[in-house]
Formats: sequence, structure tokens, C-alpha cells
Amino acid sequence: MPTKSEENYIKEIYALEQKCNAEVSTNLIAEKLSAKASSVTDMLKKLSKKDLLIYQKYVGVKLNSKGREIALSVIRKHRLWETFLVEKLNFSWSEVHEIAEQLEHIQSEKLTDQLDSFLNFPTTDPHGEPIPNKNGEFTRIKTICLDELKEGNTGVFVEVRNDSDKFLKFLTKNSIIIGCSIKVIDKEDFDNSITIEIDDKQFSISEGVVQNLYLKR
Amino acid sequence: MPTKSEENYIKEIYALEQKCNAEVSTNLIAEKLSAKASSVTDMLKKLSKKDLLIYQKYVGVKLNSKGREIALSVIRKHRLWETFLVEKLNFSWSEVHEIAEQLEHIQSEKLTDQLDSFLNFPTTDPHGEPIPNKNGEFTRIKTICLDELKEGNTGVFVEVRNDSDKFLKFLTKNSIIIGCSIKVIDKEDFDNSITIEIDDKQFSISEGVVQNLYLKR
DNA sequence: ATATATATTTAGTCATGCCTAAAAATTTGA
DNA sequence: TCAAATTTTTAGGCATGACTAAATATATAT
Repeated sequence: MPTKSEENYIKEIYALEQKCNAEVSTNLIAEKLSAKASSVTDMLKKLSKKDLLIYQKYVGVKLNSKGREIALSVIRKHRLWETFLVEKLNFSWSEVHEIAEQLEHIQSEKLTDQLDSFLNFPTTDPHGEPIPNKNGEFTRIKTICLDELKEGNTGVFVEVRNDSDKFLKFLTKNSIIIGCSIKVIDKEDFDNSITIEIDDKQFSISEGVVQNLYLKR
Repeated sequence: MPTKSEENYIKEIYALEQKCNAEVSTNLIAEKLSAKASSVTDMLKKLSKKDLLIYQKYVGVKLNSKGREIALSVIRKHRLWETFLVEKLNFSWSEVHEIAEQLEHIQSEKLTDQLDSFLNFPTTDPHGEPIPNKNGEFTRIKTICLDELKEGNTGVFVEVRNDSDKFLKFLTKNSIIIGCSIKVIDKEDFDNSITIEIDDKQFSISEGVVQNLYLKR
């Protein structure tokens, strides 16, 4: 059984692998986990000895199949619990991340599977992110990032790739909620911000926001 | 915020206080938590410094109001989660204890309260034990231990004070389930075992079993 | 090519929560 | 009452998972 700390490292390494399509560096992990690089090195050695990842000094790290399996199990639990909190306990999508960070470490395969069944085997969580099934498989819905949409075109918002409560509260305040239609009115070259229209209201959002919003393809 | 370990000590001290009506000794805590007495001393000092209990060297320990509040909060969470697992996720009463031991440490008052509401504010858990409300209050149903029932009399089984899966599986196998009627047929003086009748079937149970079974008064 | 900057690892430290072994306090019983 | 048994505490150690500071490896730029 991996510890909570080990699971958090593995989960983060998995996320970075997905984003970067490359070996993950010590510093990047350290930054994401708000830890020091030396602490990361310690943990990478430990996880390597436990045969959960491939660690090459000064090069980087890559999960092996055992590590990937753990990552997917933790992600599955995280997203199932988020779904439970929103659908059954009336939480908003901006409140669930922190609590799911705790619940994702509960060890009981039966619990996870019964929860999955109780929720009717959902395929996406409240943020539109895919939920791996019991075997770690999931089909990522084909999406495009909002920044790829051309001026004048409209898309349906289906996924947000940033779980922070502040970010999600900002979206909610601006009626940017899963399922809404977003029309691109104008793109600014100098700062990559764009003006969008939702429910006949127009406003501008910065590049940092745009890059986290994904539309149905 | 107390750590998981601190919460477990506080919970155990609370249980022992209830059972013994006296200061709790180091050795007793050690035995219950399968730890060494020296580890217990360390923790008692720590909890005393945190002002969660009154610790007197060589005498014993007693929770103060802050400690009691924490104990009741953990017990509340434990029993709410057990209820959730049985009522919503189709677990049996013998499977839930271990999982609830993990879930009871999740820190989110809102989660606890929403769960409570989702379950319709239950007052007892699947073992018949009372669930403290948000303010830590509960009304223990008046019960008598099965060993107090006289030969020939019948009572309704409403509470079991032993959560171990082995014990509960034994009860289930013998149709001893919450709500059933138990008639005392015969009491053996030499080993305090008794013969009971449930659903027209008679069998004998040992003193150790009898002392965990409680009937409606 | 090589000096400098950056990234990474190593070495040593610390708090937590556990342990063993030894010392000290308390209780028991002859 | 006082020696023996028991209980409890103290002292010192260990693994985990963090840290700082120093050393080393790699990358960059002139």
C-alpha cells in the first residue's frame, strides 16, 4: 500500500506526464507540490526502489505500469467523490476539490466500486473531466481548447482543467458553467485575451483563463 | 487540527472513560490501541500540552471539554459513515467498521453535516449505537444487557457494543440481528453462558457474546 | 571552449509517532 | 512495614517525510 504522500507524488507525476508528454523533472514536481527539490529527489528514490516509476538521475522520471495503475486509481476515487459531493450532498463544483483530496486516499476497493455503482457509473466529474473505470480505462471526450476557436464561432463548454475554488468561483460568477454556449467575439493578439459572449452578455477573459476551458469538438 | 493519531487516542480515551467511569490508565490505553505504554505516555504529554485532556503522572488521564468535543465529533463521523455505507452502498453491518475508521478522520464540517442531512439525521448507526448530533448531544436509548434478562423473558435486540467483523458475522450467522426478539431459555451458573431462542430455534451463547448484546428496556 | 547559470543531488537536521531498555513510582502482600 | 511485583515514565533510537546548505552535474552563452 502506498502512503498518502506517495500517492500524491504519483498523482502529480501522472498529471505532468499527460501535460508534457515527456519525462518529468524534479523541479517541476517540486513546484506543483509546493515542496523543495531535495524532498522530491528523496521521494523519487523511494518510489523507484518500490518499483512504481523509472527514475534516472539528472534526467527525470516516468511512471511504470504499476505507478500508472495507482495514479488512475487515485484519480478515479477523487472524481467519483467529487461527483458524489455535488450530486448527492449538494456541494457546488468549487467546494469539492479539497474534500476529494482527502477522500481519494481512502483504501477500500469495494467502497470505490459501490460508490461508482451508487452514482450510476458516471463517466465525467462535475468539472467535465473523465472518470477512469474499475480497470483504469476512460475515453477522453474529444475537446478543443477555447483558444483554438475562431472569431465568430460558438462552442459548448464541457470541461475545465483547473479545480481551484477561486478559479471556479470566478467562472460561476460569469455564468461560465458546464454545458453553456460560448461565442468568440474578438481575439486580442497582444495579450491573447479574448472577448466572449454567453447568454447575450459580452466580456473579456485573459489567456490564463482561456487555456483552462475546453469545448465539445 | 488534531492528527489522525491524536484523534484515535482521544476517541479511545473517551470510550474507556464511558466504560470505567474513572480516570483512564496508561496501560489500558496501550492495550486497546495495541501500542506500548511508553508511546502512550508520549502522546498523553503531547495532548496535555495541547490542552485536550488532564494528565496526571502515575495517576491517569481524563478528557477536558475540548477533548470531549473532538471525541464526539469523531464518533459522530464514524457512525454517520457506517450508516451511509449500510443504507446507501449496500454494505453489511460487519464490513463497515474498518472503512469508517478511515472516513472518520476526514476534516470538513460541512461534509459531515450534509451527510447527516442526506441520511435524514439518523439517531443510531447500523449497530444500534447512538449518533451524536452537530452539537455533540445524543440520547442513549435505555437498554439492558442481555445478561440481566431473567429466564423465560423475551426482549428486543437493539444494540451491539462490539464492531469487530468476526463478532458481527457470528451474530448474523445465528440470526442475531438488530430488531429480533430474543427469549432467554436457560442460564448456566458455572460459565455464565445462556441458552436463547430466536425464531423458534434454540442455541447457547457464551458470556463474552452475551455481554455485548443490549435489549430495549 | 569554457565560464556562468541553472538544475539536481547529497549530507545533515528536525518533528512525528512509534519502539526497547532502564529507571522510578506505586501497589501488593507476606 | 518493607520487599517484590506491577505500572508508569524516562532516555535514547528508528522510519517517514519534510527541510537547509553545500556539492555536483547539466545547460547556456559568449
